[in-house]
Amino acid sequence: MKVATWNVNSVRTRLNHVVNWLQENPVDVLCLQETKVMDESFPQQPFTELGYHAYISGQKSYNGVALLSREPLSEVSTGFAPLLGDQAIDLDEQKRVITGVLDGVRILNLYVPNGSSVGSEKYLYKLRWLEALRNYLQALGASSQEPAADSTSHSPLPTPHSLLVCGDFNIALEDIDIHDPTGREKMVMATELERQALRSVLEFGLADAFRKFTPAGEHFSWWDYRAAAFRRNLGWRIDHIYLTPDLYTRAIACAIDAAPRKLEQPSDHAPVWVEL
DNA sequence: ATGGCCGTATGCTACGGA
Repeated sequence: MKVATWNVNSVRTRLNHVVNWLQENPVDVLCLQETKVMDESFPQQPFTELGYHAYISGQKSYNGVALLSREPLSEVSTGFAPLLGDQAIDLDEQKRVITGVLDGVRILNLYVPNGSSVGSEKYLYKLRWLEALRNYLQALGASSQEPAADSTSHSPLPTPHSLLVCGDFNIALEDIDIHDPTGREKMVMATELERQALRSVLEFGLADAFRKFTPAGEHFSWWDYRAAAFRRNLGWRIDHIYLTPDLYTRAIACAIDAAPRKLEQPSDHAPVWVEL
């Protein structure tokens, strides 16, 4: 199974890039972020013609996530509310969460808030959103079936299993995920509070698929449009794919495809894919 | 250099992004 994640920065503006990429990279599931389009205006047909089912959760102008899948997904839901109820109902006004199940693997596609600037209202919103994500994963683990008991292992913890969590996290978890981490304590996407919030989410038993294969730095998934950042490789690795232990063991490859970033009018993010 | 560049809205400027 091959799954990819890509912040496309408007699915309508990037439609040809996404269609062409899918033709060259016929992944089983493509997780999109920042679709920036209401559901009734989502360009379904080009993906249907490619053989993909589209599951979408969008809004006007901002945010928006989608799952494109070759096979139908089961148990599709959007937002935190299906598991958290009223606790996080206001966080669902921004469309940032969609999930579905394929071949026993739950795929959770996230667009984590950017946070604007350190200490701002949006920064606090980001931290609160990550706390809700932690609660969401806890609820997901508690509601999932325990694996069949055998003589060699027994897990009393409500750890979610066969879970793939991917998307634009808007957080560089390690200094090597930033081209220049100097002064990172003051930079949104790199502060200790954001990293702690993400680590707290990962404590449920999620590991970075990319780092299984690539321990070195200088590999990025986002480059600022300004200052010729891509040409100079002044990037950040903020688009991640996290796996529960069973899937982490299964993973045979994970990479960032920088090719679409070189095209005319590109998204500022590159797709990241994993093969299980 | 507290900016640069890009997409959206019913636009001629503001905002959100990261």
